[in-house]
Amino acid sequence: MKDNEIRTRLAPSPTGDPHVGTAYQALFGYVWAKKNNGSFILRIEDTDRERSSRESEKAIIDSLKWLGLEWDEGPEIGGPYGPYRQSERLEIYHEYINRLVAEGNAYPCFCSREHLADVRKERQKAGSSSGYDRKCRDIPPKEAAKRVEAGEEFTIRMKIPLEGTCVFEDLLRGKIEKDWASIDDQVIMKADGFPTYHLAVVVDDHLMKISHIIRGEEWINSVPKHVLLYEFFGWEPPVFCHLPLLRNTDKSKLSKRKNPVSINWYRKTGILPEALLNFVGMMGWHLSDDREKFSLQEMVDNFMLEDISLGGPVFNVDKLLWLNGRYIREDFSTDELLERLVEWGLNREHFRKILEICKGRMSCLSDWGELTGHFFSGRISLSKEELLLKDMDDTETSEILQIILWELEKLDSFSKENIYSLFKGLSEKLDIKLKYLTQPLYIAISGNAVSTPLFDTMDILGSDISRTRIRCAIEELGDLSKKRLKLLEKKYDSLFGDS
RNA sequence: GACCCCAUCGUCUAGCGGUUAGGACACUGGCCUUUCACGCCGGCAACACGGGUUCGAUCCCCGUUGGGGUCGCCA
Repeated sequence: MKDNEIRTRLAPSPTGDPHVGTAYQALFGYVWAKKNNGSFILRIEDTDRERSSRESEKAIIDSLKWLGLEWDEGPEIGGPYGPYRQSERLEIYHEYINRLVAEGNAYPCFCSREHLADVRKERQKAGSSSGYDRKCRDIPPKEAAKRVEAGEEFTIRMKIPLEGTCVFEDLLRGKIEKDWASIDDQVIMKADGFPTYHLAVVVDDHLMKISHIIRGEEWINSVPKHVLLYEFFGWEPPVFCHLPLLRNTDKSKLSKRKNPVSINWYRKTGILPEALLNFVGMMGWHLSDDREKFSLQEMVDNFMLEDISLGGPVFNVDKLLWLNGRYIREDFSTDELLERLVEWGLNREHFRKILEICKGRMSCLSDWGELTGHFFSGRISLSKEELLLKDMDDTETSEILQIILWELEKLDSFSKENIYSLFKGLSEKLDIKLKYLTQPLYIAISGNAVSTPLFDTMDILGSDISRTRIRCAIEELGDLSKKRLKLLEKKYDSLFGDS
């Protein structure tokens, strides 16, 4: 490998559904690497033991493959700088953490979470932008070592300079300055021995010879910490390039509460991977002529990182649909499209699952059409009247649906059984008979009060489509006001606890 | 609240000191057509504001405003 090879990476943390923001960063990283005959690396950042899961990792890998973004090095396929899963690199991190401590650039912190929470609250109230009082920073190393030896629980924090300014360069924005005083002594190793993002990302990006860090804007504020680590280690930092954040219609950071954000949702509603890639590619970037439809290869050929525009683009599903339609109309013969359609949902396995729950409701084969329409459509038409819960008005129904939505979001596996017990629990807590509680759901999910069994249907449709349909139903009933939503959230938290 | 980032039609964007400020989505008028859709032709619609710099500012600088992000033993 050449020393000046362009190497980019995608570093998702496997803590949920594959996100379109991940696809966005993946695309730009991929395209930049390929444009320069470089390498694109996939690294799994699973240092959060609580939330990371192999299922999520699989889902992310699967959706990236579906999109057609191939990586040169990564878990499974390996590469010269592996392993490519951070949970398998613990010894490496410890080596570097020890070095930082030995050289006086990091120190053990014995503060309890409670103490930290209190301090943070106090300082925040006092208008400070940092939240830690550096209580353990000046414990003599010998004493600290003793306490560690004695088995006291500790984390490791890095020593941020007390004064001065950190200046660094962002490829798109130029010089960015930030006072060290506004930055906390960041924890770099947690009590469970796992590194935090900040340490792991710096060590890995260096060891994996990453030349350009292409990631979301939400990381800008932590660059100084990273820059400092590079300095501590005596390493040359890579080029930083922070992409603008994809937005909801209200301009806030794209979130699943307000928008479908799962790549799988787009896949299941029948968006073609080339269209999704193309669409995401025009968020902040464009071909030099007016063409809006372009292939991955065309993007690779013409891409320049510095051409990215910085306004946070709104992810506009309408335009995506238009683009997708162009692909369908312009790029496929009827036979080719049939291929895609079968692959998407007209295959035997899928049909069979549906037939299983329809069989009992069929008196002739042609009932199939009416009975299963909701499995093959994106948006379904709803009638507001039918949507209402027994003895409730639209706002009340809306609130119940919202609670259901929040509960569904917490579900880690969207299976029939889980959905059933979720509703059973809700029915008890809300004191609404299960059959009344589920009734509006039949309308929301299948568009009809007479339909396939709810929990099976949701299971087959999957979490993304199901949740979107419920969200649509809430919309149909008239969105809840901000005030009501807040009140409801409070009530919900007290009723169901947070998390 | 503190800090950081950003700012052209409702939305995605072109523009990089002199333009009737261009294209696309959405909306809309018409044509095509057995309907619808597609397609084609047209319309509506933007430089956030205030100061500089300049012969001249959408463009450069400063401020204001607005929006967003970050302030975790999450990434």
